[in-house]
Amino acid sequence: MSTARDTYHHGDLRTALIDAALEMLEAGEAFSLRAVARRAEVSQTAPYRHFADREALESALAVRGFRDLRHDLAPSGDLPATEDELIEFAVTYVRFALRRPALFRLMFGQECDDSNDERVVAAGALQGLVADALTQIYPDADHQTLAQGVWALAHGLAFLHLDGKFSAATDDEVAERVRAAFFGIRALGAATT
Amino acid sequence: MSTARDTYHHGDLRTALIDAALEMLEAGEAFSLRAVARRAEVSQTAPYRHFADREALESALAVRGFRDLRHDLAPSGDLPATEDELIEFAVTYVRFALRRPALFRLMFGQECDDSNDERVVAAGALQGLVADALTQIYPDADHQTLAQGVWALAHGLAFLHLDGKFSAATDDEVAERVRAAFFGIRALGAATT
DNA sequence: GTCTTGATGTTTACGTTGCTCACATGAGTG
DNA sequence: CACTCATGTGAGCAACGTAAACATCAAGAC
Repeated sequence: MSTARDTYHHGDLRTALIDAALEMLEAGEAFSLRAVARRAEVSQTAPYRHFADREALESALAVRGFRDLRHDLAPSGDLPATEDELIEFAVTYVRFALRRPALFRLMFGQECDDSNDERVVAAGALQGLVADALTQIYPDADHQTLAQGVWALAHGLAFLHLDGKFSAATDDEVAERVRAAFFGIRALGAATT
Repeated sequence: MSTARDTYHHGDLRTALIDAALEMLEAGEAFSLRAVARRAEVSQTAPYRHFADREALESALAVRGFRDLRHDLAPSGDLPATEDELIEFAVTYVRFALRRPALFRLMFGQECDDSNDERVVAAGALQGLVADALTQIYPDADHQTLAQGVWALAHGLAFLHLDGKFSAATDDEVAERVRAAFFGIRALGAATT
């Protein structure tokens, strides 16, 4: 495939830049606007026609990340219907973080510009997904609160795994740890009731 | 207080640099090695006598952060003894993140160099603290797993609050949300038993 | 068809950054 | 006193984010 271009204008530089940045990110390279431009074979200032600044590009990447994560979590739009499936939901969440660490960090590990509508919407969609799932599973519970708790637990597990605070392990071991954390906290309730 | 210096040598530049960097961080300014040096009123290359590179300074800041957090959590070394106190533990954790967001992000939001012993030790001490607390409260449970779960929940709540995923609110509202998340997940267990 | 215009890409340039290397200083040790 | 080594300085390099002025070209107006 030739990414070279024979016309003065690129055609779809915006997505080309996002793709390039994403590739670099996933390859573990530190990504810079200039490097992204180089990879897309345009001048170093061309990106500024499509992104106000570095942060705008990062937001675009984050939006992609939120969509990808959402797709991972609910491939065909169907939500978890049982508690077990909910836990697998969380496992998928953590796996996403470990499979695409740089992207995950970019999505969450930075101060985000709340002014970016697309980004806020994409992030909100995620939370909505969890809330919807919980509505299905626990129709009586306070979904909002529960959704936050479940999301937070998954999120924390993801980050702590990412940071290597838990001894990094195989995919299966990670999944097991997520399940154990869930059941552990749940068991607290069972024990004290 | 005069930060100026009348001798060629500084005296304790290392801590002066850490202090300067921390001040800038907490003030919300983007911090650079050069700016830190400027603030400490030394040449821009002086920091390299004390820190191999930028990451080394950041690790030193992180270590400070871990210690401060630990001090917040267990001021006089005493651990939470009841479940309620454990939850206040988590509240304190989240509050720390919100009170010192830049530092918290630096501690967790970046790829860390595991080679930095001091940093690894300081982070490990935190996990140990949680594990010890749980040993006291739930002598029969699997502390390791539970500690991970509790820490992850607190950590996730902290980060999601930081990222504004939950509508930012007053200190008290934050505390209430943390409690609610805890009880919510715990109630899951009570309900299904 | 030609003209104009606005979106998109290029060139050049400025200030900042992380970092290296050669050199200066001076406190502590023999 | 002289030495030395940890610590501070200065100049300099390559890369970065970003701005301003200019080039190209597709699309609509005449």
